[in-house]
Amino acid sequence: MSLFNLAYARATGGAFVLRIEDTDRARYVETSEQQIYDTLSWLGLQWDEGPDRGGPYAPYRQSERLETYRPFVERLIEAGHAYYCWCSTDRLAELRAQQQADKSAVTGYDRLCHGLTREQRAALPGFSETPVVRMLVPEDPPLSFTDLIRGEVNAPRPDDQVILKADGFPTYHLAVVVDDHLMGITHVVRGEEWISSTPKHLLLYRWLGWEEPAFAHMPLLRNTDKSKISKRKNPAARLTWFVEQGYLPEALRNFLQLLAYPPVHEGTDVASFDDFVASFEWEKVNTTGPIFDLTKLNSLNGEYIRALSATELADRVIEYAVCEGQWSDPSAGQVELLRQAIPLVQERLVLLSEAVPKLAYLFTADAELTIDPDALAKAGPDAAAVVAAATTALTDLGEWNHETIQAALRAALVEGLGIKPKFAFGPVRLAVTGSNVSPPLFESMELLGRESSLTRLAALAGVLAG
RNA sequence: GGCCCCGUUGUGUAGCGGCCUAGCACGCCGCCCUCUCAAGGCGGUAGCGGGGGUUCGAAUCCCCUCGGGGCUACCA
Repeated sequence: MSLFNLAYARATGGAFVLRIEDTDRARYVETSEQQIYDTLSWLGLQWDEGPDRGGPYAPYRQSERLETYRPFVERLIEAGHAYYCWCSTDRLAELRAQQQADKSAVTGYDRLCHGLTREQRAALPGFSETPVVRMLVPEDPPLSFTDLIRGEVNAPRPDDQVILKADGFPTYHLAVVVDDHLMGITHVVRGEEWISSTPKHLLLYRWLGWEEPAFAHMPLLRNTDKSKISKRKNPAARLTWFVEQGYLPEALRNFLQLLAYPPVHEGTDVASFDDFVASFEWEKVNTTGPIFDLTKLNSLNGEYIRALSATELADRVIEYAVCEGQWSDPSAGQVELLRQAIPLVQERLVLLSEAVPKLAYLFTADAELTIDPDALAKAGPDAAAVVAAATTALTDLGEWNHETIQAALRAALVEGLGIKPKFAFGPVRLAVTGSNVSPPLFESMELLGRESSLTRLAALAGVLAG
């Protein structure tokens, strides 16, 4: 949502305003505001105005704007567009249960309190001391509006919606209309679930005599079973999950964009934020709720990783590995080794989290290197001979780099022993990396050095002999 | 239950009455390249929810139906 909001703001030179809508003290969670800042920042979506940055219409937290809403409530009551309601929550619950049991087509508040004074109402059952304020929805409220994404949209007729709660807080409906007007909001970008509430907002704009903003209702993300995205069914609904997994923010941003917008360029799904902004049109935004499927994100993440410079990738990997507790207190030497080894894995990564494990053999002491038992079992009958020949060839080798290593091993194994390249280097790989699948072998040996490489070959020779 | 929104391959989409024997991306399968794994190259698999219309012609327009989703709170 924010992504599209920001894209439009950038495309038209507008401002992206972050407002905290914390009018429900029952659901208030202290840490969630910080979480919003963190995830938005991580994604690179910088807001122009907000509680932490300030702006011309501060404060940006609705809980700090209670005084702002009150006069408008008074105004609506005086104009006869709103009224006090003393019905207890118990009575309302009963009413709802009754309507449901009757399978009644009419739902919503029955206007018991409308037109009554406090005294008159107190005489009736289901009375509550502190009243709320409700909208008096007319017979013919505006039920359709033009949506930037969907065109003409119809919405259900609202019931007498509460706009001011018993605790003095406004509901979302009142707060959003008042704030949007006062803050000069021109475009309201929100989820599809708000379509049915829009008539309430339209009514408030009309009553208050304000010009209504443009609305854009985005499709809702869905779980694999097509239900509305939830944290329980989909860990990815929590944005920090992506950080933990080792996704790149730019890849996630690209992916999110793709979920609700066609590819910007022909033949590829990759598009920068700037390209997105340049092509932005509301009519192109999708109306169907996409299923949140990670396969495309994984491929995008790989593409973005490959597009990074080796230096940049190394920085990201190190930051990830240290922050996520994958790599505790690396020495300067280890960091340097990792930087040199990054090119070996760059095109093999889908996630940042894979780098350190893939290169673990470079950071393991020779004596601690474990040989994968499955790989060892498949080593084949020539393994001992290969290791012996490789050892001889490398012991006498002059300059030690991946090219000379490769040349020497080819001469000794492929030509010397007559083994096909495909199989010749297997035992060497097993000795050096402990596995039959690894980053490039010769480059690894170069980084490891002659001594370590020979020690590992000797160790495998021992295993094979024993 | 009522009201509203939506419906193209496994997933994300293009398509706006003939250019569609439905294109692209990812996935999947196969081949090539290759020191393994990747990356890269080449090829393949699979879709207009269903039924009626309108029309010379429909994925595209209309109706019905089915399916999915949302709302129906002193939650947002």
